[in-house]
Amino acid sequence: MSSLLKLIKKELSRFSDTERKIGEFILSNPELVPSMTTKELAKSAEVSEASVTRFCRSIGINSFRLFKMQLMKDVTVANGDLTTFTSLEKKDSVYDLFRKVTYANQGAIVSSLASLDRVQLENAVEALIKAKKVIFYGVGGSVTAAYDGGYKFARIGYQTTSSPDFHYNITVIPHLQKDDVFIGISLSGKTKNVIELATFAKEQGATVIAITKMNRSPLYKLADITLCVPSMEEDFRIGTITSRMVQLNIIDTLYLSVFHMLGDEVLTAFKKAQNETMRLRK
Amino acid sequence: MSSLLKLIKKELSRFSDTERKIGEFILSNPELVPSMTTKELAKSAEVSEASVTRFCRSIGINSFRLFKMQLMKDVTVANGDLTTFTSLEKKDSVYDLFRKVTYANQGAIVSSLASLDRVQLENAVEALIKAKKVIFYGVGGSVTAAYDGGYKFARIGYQTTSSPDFHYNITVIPHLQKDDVFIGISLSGKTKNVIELATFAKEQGATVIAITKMNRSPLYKLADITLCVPSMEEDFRIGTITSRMVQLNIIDTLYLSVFHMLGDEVLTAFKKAQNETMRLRK
DNA sequence: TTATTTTATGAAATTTAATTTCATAAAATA
DNA sequence: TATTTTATGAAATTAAATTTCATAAAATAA
Repeated sequence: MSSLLKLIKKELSRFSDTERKIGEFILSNPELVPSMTTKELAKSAEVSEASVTRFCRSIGINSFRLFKMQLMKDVTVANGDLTTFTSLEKKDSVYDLFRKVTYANQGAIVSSLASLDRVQLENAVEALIKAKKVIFYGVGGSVTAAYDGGYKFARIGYQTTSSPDFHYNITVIPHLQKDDVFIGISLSGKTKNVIELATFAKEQGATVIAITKMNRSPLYKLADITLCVPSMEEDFRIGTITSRMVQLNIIDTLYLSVFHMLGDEVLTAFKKAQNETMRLRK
Repeated sequence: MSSLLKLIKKELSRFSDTERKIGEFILSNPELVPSMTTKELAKSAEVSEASVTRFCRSIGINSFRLFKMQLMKDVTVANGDLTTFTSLEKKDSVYDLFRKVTYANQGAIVSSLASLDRVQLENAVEALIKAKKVIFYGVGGSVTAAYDGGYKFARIGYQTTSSPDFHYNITVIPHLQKDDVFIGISLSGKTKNVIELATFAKEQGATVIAITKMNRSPLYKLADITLCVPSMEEDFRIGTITSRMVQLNIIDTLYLSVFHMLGDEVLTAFKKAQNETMRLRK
C-alpha cells in the first residue's frame, strides 16, 4: 500500500466524522481519486467541498491538487515494481534494508514537493537575503539539519551558529538584529527548547522560520514563516530517519536559492575556497 | 526516456514554431512541468496560454491536466535512469530551484542503489556489530554525515565520536581496540586529514570503513571495507549537495541494519528514551 | 500579381475548479 | 451556566484551464 494511504489509515482514528468520511472513501477508491474534482469527491463522500480542501491540509498536504499528484505518484510507484515498500520484516537481509531505506528516503524527499508552500518558501529566501546573522537550532535528530545549515550558510558569508546547546544560544540571541533570522527545526513543533528560543529570538525582532510538520503546533503558530515537512511515519524507526532527509532537502533549497540570488559576489569567494581545498589536498 | 517525452521529441519536426517552443521547454524540464500551470508554462516557453492547451491536443491528449498526469506518471516510473540531469538556470525562480534540488536529491539517492556493493555493505554491518567504539570522521561537507552517524549509533548504545577536530581524534584513536571501527567519510577519497586518521586507526588494529566515490583514491585503497557513493556532479553547486544525501542514506542503512540485528535489547532502551522525550515535551 | 481562403496565434471572455470567508451549530472549557 | 473554541457547509472569491474571437501571416486560387 502506498505511503499516503498508509498515513490516512493511521490517522483515521484522529479524524473528525467528516474527515473520516473522506478518508474512507479515498482508502476504498484510491485509483479513482486522482482524476476527481473537489466537487465529485465531496459528493461521493457526502461532505462539502470545503471539507475536501481542508482534509488535504489536515494530513499535511498543501492543496487538493498536490494531494492528487502525490496519490497518483504513490499508486504508480507501488505498481511499478521498484521496491514495493512494506515496513521492515524480521527476515530482511541487510541489502533488503538498504533498498527499503533508500526507497523510503527517496519517497520522503519527493513528498516534500506537496507539503512545502511556495509563498512561504519565497518569503524565507527573502528573509535570508536581508539577514546578516542566522541561527539554526534543533535538538536531537534535528541537530544534523541545523548543523548542515550553519555550515552551508557560513560558506556563503553569513554569520551562523548552529549549536544544540540551549544556554549557548541564550547568550547569542540577544545579539540578533532586526532583519536577522532564527531557524527553528523540530519535526513535531512541540519541542520545548526550540519554542523557547524561537520566542526569545522573536522578542529581539528577528524573523523566525520554522521547519516543522503541518499541524497547529506551538512552533507553527509562533513562526513568521513556516516551511512544512510532510508527515509520514511508516515504520517508527524509518520515520525518524526520513524526516531528517526532508529537513536537509529544505535547507539545501534555501542555501541554493540564496546562493543563486546573491550570484557573482559569493561565487568568487566560493571558488577561492574551492581552490584552496584543492591545494591542501596535494 | 519516458514514452511521452519520446513522442514529443519525435514530433518536434512536425510542430509549428510555437509548439516547438513548448515541446523544447518540456523536454529540457520534464520534472518541472507536472506542477506547473498553463500560465507558468506559457510564460516559460514564451507563448500564450491558449497555445499550451492546444499543444496538448496536438499531441493527442485531451487536456492540459491529463497531460500533466501522464507526464508525471512517466517521469516517476522512468526514474531509474537519471542521466538527464538538471542544471540551474539564471532565470529559475525559487520554486524552480526547489523542484530541481528535490529532483536531484531524489535521483542521487536512488542511484546509490547502483553504486553500493552488497558484500561490502554486509561486511560493514558485521564489523559494526562486533565493535564497541565507533569513530565517524569527515571534514567540510562530510561533517554532517559524520555527526549524524555519531548521533544515531550513540542512540543504540555505542561509544561514538564524530568530531571534525583532527587533534581531538588523534587523542581518541589510540583507545580503539581490535574490533572497533573507524568510518572515514570523504567524497573524493583524497582528503589528507581523513587519510591520516584512517591510517592511524588501522595501525591500532581497528577496522576502517570508507564512504567515498568509487575511484582508486588513497582512502579507497587503504580501507578494509568501502561503501561507494555514485559520482555525479552536473552542476557544481548541486553536486556537493547531493553527495551529502547519499552519504546519509548509507549511514541510515548501517544504523537501521545494526538496530535490526541487535533487536530487542536495543529496542527497550530506545523506547525508554522515546517515552522520556514525550514526557519532557509536556 | 492580386484576391481569397486557410491557418496559427494571442488577447479577452467564459467556464470550470479550488479555496477562502463567513455564519452557525456543536463541543469543549471556564 | 456562560463563554470560548472548533468543525462545518453555503456562498463568495480566486485561480486555472479552455474557448471564442479578432488578426496577421501563409497558402492557394484566380
